[in-house]
Amino acid sequence: MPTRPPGGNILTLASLKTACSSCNLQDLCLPRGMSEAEVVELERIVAHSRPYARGKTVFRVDQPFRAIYVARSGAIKTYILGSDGVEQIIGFHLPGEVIGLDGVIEHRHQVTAQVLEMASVCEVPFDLLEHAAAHVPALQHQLMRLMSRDIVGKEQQLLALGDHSPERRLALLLLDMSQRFAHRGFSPAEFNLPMSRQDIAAYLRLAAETVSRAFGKLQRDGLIEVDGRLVRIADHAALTAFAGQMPVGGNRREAS
Amino acid sequence: MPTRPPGGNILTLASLKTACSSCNLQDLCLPRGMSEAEVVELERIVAHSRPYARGKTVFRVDQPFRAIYVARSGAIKTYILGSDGVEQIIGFHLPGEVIGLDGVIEHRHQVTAQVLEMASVCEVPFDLLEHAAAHVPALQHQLMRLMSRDIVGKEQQLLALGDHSPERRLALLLLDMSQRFAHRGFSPAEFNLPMSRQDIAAYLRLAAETVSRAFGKLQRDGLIEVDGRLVRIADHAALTAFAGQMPVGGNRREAS
DNA sequence: CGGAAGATTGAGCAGGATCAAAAAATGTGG
DNA sequence: CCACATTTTTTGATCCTGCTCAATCTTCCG
Repeated sequence: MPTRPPGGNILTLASLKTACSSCNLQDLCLPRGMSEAEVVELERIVAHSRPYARGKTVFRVDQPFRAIYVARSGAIKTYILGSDGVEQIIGFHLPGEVIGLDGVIEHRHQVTAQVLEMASVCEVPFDLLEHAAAHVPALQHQLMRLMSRDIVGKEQQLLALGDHSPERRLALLLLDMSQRFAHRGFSPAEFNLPMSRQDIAAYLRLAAETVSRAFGKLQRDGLIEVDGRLVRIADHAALTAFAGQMPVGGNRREAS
Repeated sequence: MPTRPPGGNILTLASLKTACSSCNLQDLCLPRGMSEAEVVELERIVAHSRPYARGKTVFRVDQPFRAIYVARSGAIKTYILGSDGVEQIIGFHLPGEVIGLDGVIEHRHQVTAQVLEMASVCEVPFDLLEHAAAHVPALQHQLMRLMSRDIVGKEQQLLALGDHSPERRLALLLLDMSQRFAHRGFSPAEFNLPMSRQDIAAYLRLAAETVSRAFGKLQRDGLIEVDGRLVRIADHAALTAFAGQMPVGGNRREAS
């Protein structure tokens, strides 16, 4: 876990000016496909915040929408309170992932974004971004790709919730995290989950007890090994098969 | 399966040329905010298909993504098959609503779009649309709004699935349909559902029997009146309250 | 070291799924 | 236009899974 240095702000203003052009998340984030000159132009409208501590909120539901945010490090969750006051988690967000795109339509944030693990974020004012996109085709295109990815992610989540069975839902989440860690250069086989069991429960729409039991079941079956938030995927192929989808590279056809 | 009329296309090319500029769905659809000249430019890239019969598919999951589609009349459902082979409905789409935006990221359709009620659709090749958007700011903006709306819709659906209770889920669906019919100039109090009970079940992730019972419950409580697919919302305020959200105009604050 | 929050484990219950059958709606051909 | 076949919807009975309540154990922080 991140132990905070006692001296207040960790980064100086100078070091905050981490440029997009030197960011290792370029291919996941907005600059993808842009020329170096265009990235420099993008940098001018991106603000880098100092790190947010665990539990801090980046923005809250119903607040006016002015900017989108990209996690640069750490992890963030987005949630809405259900009518019963229970937190319903919409998504977990890792570095390079854009959050807040749902605010465009109503000019208001539709979710609350809260930090799970000490996170630094980039803030991109949306009006400036749109203006820039209007004369940088690569940026316009990437923005649409990111929104499309957001839609697909939520469709997958809807699919996972329909396919009930707590173990299967958990398996899908773990495989999703595994893949996302892999895309960021981390091990897909062993990683630390950034969220608590209760967060997982709120995400999978299950009781926390059920999530705990589901972890137990997957471990007992030799699919994973768990130690607190540390997860090791013991048998990736078996876990994938269990989750109900073919292994990577497999086909998923259906009758015409 | 769809029986094609023996005489070839129903509509002549001339009648197919229903222009965006004379379409009464303008404010919901792509042209919103565009000048008349810009709409004319948009029209050039929009193709109007002849009506699709009930049961026909507009596009299928995994097919290459080339265009987005807008329902002009009728109703369409989008779905994915779950790992157990059960149809999981992602959305119901009324005239003016854009479908297929989830295909941008992978260049492949992520869902199958099937016609519920005889529908005519506009087909908009996405590469041409993107190109047009690059020099028509209003179009670029509207495209982002539509994608954002898509995201918000799915977030609402995720929220509804978390807030279980079959009756509440059904109430939320009925209120959603009511509002969407109202936006299109139809009565928000009385309307014909375009989908079957099984479709509703697949959308709400419930068994068809449970949906049937939920209709019975809402009717017995005097919130709605049902006759087959015809639904009358007898007590809108009470139904809204029951669904767990404040009546229209109410506040939805929470502690800071 | 101690308090509080988080996680696990167990026991009992309830709500929605499933199975089964009847009733109603839809469509088809004579 | 009606009779029949098929599908859809409704209703009833039973079962099972995940929720709830409760207690213990662990981890995290001051």
